[in-house]
Formats: sequence, C-alpha cells, structure tokens
Amino acid sequence: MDNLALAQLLFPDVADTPDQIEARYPDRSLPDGARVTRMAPSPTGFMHLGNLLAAVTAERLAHQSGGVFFLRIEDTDQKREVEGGVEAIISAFDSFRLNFDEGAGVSVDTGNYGPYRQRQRAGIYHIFAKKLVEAGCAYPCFCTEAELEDMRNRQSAEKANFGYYGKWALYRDCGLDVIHEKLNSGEPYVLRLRSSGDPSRKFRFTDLVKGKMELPENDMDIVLLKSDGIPTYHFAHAVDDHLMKTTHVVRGDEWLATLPVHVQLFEMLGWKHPEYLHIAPLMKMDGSSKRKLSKRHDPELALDYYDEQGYPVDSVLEYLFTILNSNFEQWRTQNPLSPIGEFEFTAAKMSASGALFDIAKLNDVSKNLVSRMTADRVFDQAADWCSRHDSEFHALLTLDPAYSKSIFAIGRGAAKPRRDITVWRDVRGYMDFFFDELFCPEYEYPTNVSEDDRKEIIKRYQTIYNSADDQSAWFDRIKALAGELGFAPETKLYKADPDSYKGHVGDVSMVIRVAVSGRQNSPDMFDVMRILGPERVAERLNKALMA
RNA sequence: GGCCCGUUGGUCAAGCGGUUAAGACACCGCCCUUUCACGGCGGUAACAGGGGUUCGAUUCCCCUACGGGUCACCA
Repeated sequence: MDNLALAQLLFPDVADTPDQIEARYPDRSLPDGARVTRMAPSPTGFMHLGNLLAAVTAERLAHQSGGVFFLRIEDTDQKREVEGGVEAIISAFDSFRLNFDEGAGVSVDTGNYGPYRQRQRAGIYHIFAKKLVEAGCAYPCFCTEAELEDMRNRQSAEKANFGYYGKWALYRDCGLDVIHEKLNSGEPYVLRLRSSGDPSRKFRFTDLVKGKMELPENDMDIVLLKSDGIPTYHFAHAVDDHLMKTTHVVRGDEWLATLPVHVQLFEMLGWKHPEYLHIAPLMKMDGSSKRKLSKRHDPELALDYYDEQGYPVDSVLEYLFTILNSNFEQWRTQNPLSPIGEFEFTAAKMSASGALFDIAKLNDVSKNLVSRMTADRVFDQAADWCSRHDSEFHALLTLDPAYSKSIFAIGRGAAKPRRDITVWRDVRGYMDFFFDELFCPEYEYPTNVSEDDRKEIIKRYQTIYNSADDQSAWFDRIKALAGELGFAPETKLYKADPDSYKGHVGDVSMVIRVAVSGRQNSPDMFDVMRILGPERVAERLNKALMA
C-alpha cells in the first residue's frame, strides 16, 4: 500500500504540514508548575452539577497554579447542538463565577490558541489525519450501517467482542484501487485508526484521581473522522488538547473506558498526553440503592434548579467543595469568613468513588453561609432573586430598603447568628408578617393558656407596652405581667413548682408573640416590635383581640 | 457477556501495617432558653464477605458479592 498516495487521494486539499500548524501553537510561557485546563462541553445548553463539579476542579487547578482555564466548544455532533446552547453554557458558568481566561465567548472568542469551536477547526484535524494516513496509521472505511449491523450479529453469534477490529475490520487491508474506485463513485466513508494495539497487553497508567491502574491496549479501529469530515471526540481531544497545551484534563470517569484509545492516539501522533483527572459521577439514593443522578428523574441535577430554589451561588459552590476535597470543611471551620478561593484545592484529596448528592447537607451549608452574611448582603441577594422570581414580594422588600435591612439584621452579626434562611425562596415566609399587605395571622396560641387569660394578657399588655424600653425593661414588664396573672415570672420557678402556676413567662411571651406576629416562630420579639413601631404593635394587638 | 473502576456508620468522609477507627450532616436524649434558632453535653451507628502475606491487617495480594462505568460515524 502506498500510504503517501492514499493520503494524497484522501486529502488533496490539505496543503499545510503538521509542523506549520505546530508553529501556530507555541508553548505558553507560563510560570513553572502552571496548569492549563479546560472545560469542553458539547453545546446542548444543558449544564448540570456534574459539569460544574468538573469545571470547578479544572478552574481551581489552573488558577491556583497561575495557569490558564479555557472554554472549548465540542460541537462535532450537529445533532446535539441546541439553539442558544453555547450562550446558556457560558451564562451558567458565569453565574457560578467560573472565569474563563480564553476560549469561546458570547459575542467574540478570545485567545491565541483558537479557534475554540471544533467545527471551525476541521482543517486542522485533516492535517493530522493526513499525517496518520501517510504513516499507515489510518485508513478509509466504506462500511454501511447494514454491514456494521451484520458484523455485530456475527460477533454476537460467535461470542466475540463487539467492535471494529482485527479480522472484523473489513476495510483495514483494502487495496488502493478499490479505495480509488469507491471514492470515484462518491461512496461515503469514515477515516479509521489502524490500531496496532493488543488488549492482552496491559499498560500502567496513573490517573490523578483514581490512582494507579492497569489498562488493556486498544485494538479497536475507532473512527477518527466521521463521514462529514468532522472528527470524533477522541481524535479532536488529542489534537486540540495537544495544540492548546492543556496540561490537565478533568472529565467524568465514563471516559476511563476509552482512555486506552486516547493514550494510543497521543502516542501515534508523537505527542505527550496530558495528565488526567477522571472524576466520579454524583449519585442519588433511590430506594435502597445508589444510582447516578439523571436528567430525566432528578430536577436537582440541572444547575437552573438552584437558582429557581434560590440557593446562593456560594452555597452550591461550598457544598461542591465539601464533596470535592475532604479537608474543605475543616478548613472552612477554621476560616469561616475567608473567600473560598483561598482554600488550597488538591487533586490528591479527591474521592475516587461517586458521592451521594445530599440535599440536607447542602441546606446546612447554605444556612451557615447565609447566617454569616451581613444584612446588606442578604438584602441585595434576596432582592435580586425576588426580582426574578417573585415580583410582588420584590416590590415590598425594596420599597424601603432600610426597613427590610433592619429585619435582616435581627440576630445577625453576633458570634452565633440565627440560621433561619436556607434559600432566598424562604425569605418571604420568614418576614412576610412585617408587611401589613402580607400579614395574615393564624393565631395559634399555646394550648395551655385559656382564652380568658389570653385576652387578658393582650389587653393588659396593650396598656403597659412602652416602645422606649430597652430590652431588659421590655422583658421585665412581661415578667411582671406574667406574675400578676398567675404565671411564673421565671421558668425556673415554674419548674420547681408547676402546680402553683398557670404556666410561665414563656407562655405569656408566646401569646404576645402570636398576637403581634401572627405565628409561633419569629425572631426576637423585642426587635420585631421595635421594627414594627408602636402604632403597628398597637394595631396588631387590637386585631388579635378582635379575632 | 468482555474490559475498567469502586466498596469505612443513614450520608460526606479521615485513615495510608500497630488508632479507644477522627470530624461534619442527619437522627435521638439532656441542659440552657420568652418561641424558633443558636449553644453546651451526651448517645445510636461503620471497615461488604472469604482466603492469604505478616508478630500484627481497615490499610498489601487473591477470590466472591454488590454498586458504577463502558463496549456508536454521541460526547
């Protein structure tokens, strides 16, 4: 076989040499140890937690080392492409503050190692494909779907491994004349790798997450270029990550199975392969067994879900870090207020097995995070979320920002902040009673207080409430009232001798709380009443009495 | 089915030949408390199973079981 002639026959228009292309992609001049990573999604527009997990890993690896993090669009399969998909991807990553240094962008692509969309790189792949043909490492295959189907059936009957390899590879040793003839008659073909691998031979490989492993050599004559001349993932991966100088590839561990192919491709092209981090998928408990989170069944897989529910971006990120690096939580405990970027992320601390997605843990992380925010910050973020998801409440919330902020300030800022808000969606329910427009009390009073006592408490409290009191004077009045009405002014007194009292000051406080806020669960009553102001406190006490 | 990866409490996990097998979430109990929350104290709960190697295995090796992945002109 005259490989040079075949190459010329297959790629008559390829003029550039591999060397010329290589010259266009010089080494990046980066500091020692700098890592170049990328996110390389296909433009389906659907971004999920798994993508984010990989992206965060890649981003940290790059930016922690003074390297480069770029975005490449793997649009080699037109069927997967969704209108607006690229924009959706970019905006999703953007909202999680994953900043790309270069690559595909909304309006323009930036960077010197482009193009960053694979369809635009078709000519580049052809140059290296031609090189492989010249070296006898690739050949055209004219198999029809029916022929491939037939091959699989026979393999099935023979209990042979599926695939296009060895003796099953119909066009592997096809003569130049036949190729010429088929080409002339316009038969479509794919370009296949002529694999010299032998699966009975194993090679050692070290994945930065999975560790050491032994993999069989690849013997499949996999497709390099599809019949439309566009490369498959495997080929594009090798060419692009070589030219773009990617040092570390972060991807899902479903790629582990094809790793032998990739290693082989890099070898055949004469390149050093990048380091790999194959990360385990996120799992979910389904009944009594684990399974991978799925797009169809698990809304929480989609990144959109978190914005819809109102999870602060940082909460999701923090939670992801707890999964990614086992020492993150310890670090966070020691550095409660440090920006997450200061955490030293390491691949070595990543888990080799799939983590179960735990929404309860996410909620805890989120509660902690929100509780540490300043009132201003809570206001800003809650208002932003409401503007997109609850315009009615947004209008009330932002009508008087100082008022809203004073509500958020209750119990905040101290060493032990309150943890009432998990997601921005909670905010309305947390503070709606501060707005007369939304105040719809249910008046569920403590059951151990009689109706008469209850009315008496409210009536008398109306006369003694003084908005000028400080907190201790304010509470002293409630204690005194409790005593006058036969309730123990101190919890301890009641506990020591329950029979002598109708209840204790807590019950009296609860009546007042319910009367004023319309509910049993509310922040510190002194603060609530102070913020509502004497007129509205009076109004509410009245209303409670009438009810 | 072939190949690859994985398996420490309900969950995330530390551990990397000798530990009373950490910690966090969740759960339960008690205390504190004007509610809730917070906080404090305590508790339940784990090395998948079987063989080796070793003075000694959660840790190293093998087998089994279970879970996951992959076997496309999809990524």
